[in-house]
Amino acid sequence: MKNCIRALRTARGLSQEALGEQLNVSRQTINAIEAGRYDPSLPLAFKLARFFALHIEDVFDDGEGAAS
Amino acid sequence: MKNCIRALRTARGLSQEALGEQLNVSRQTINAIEAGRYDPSLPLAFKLARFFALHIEDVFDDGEGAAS
DNA sequence: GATGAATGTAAAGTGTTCTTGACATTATCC
DNA sequence: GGATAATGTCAAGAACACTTTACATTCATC
Repeated sequence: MKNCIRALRTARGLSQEALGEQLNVSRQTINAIEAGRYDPSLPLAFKLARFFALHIEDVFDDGEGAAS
Repeated sequence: MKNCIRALRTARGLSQEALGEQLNVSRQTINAIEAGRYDPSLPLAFKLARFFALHIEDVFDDGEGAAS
């Protein structure tokens, strides 16, 4: 599952650690999700999308078309 | 995390088993998600929302406000 | 009352998500 | 060169998502 979290985060001048603190997850979790090592849980996907004021489908893309 | 999968499914006259087959998951998985026993993975949440032609935020509600 | 379809739930097993702690690299600043 | 900040990654373990198998209940129909 692709995502654009790194772009959204850096556009706001946040470090991985700072974003993790905002969402109550570790910086390693942010790093792993940005690197695509695994997908976040649904609750964390909600937190991420809400933090960036976007729909989940606008932040993540499972590559099955009709994303939004 | 709340969801309205049962309402969406029954409105289409589908059994839990039939929905599971459509999405390639077991009927127990559909049952557990409808019952709120656990949240689906993000990929399964995408499949469910896409099947019902809705945004993930319209199918699931993590109760933190500003759902859509 | 027997049959079949739909549902609820439990147990055991597998793979995934997330944690903490640790170590390495790179870049900047003094 | 030494200190600090940001990032990449690994390992071990806890917690969660999902599977198969199995058994029970409910309801409709015969």
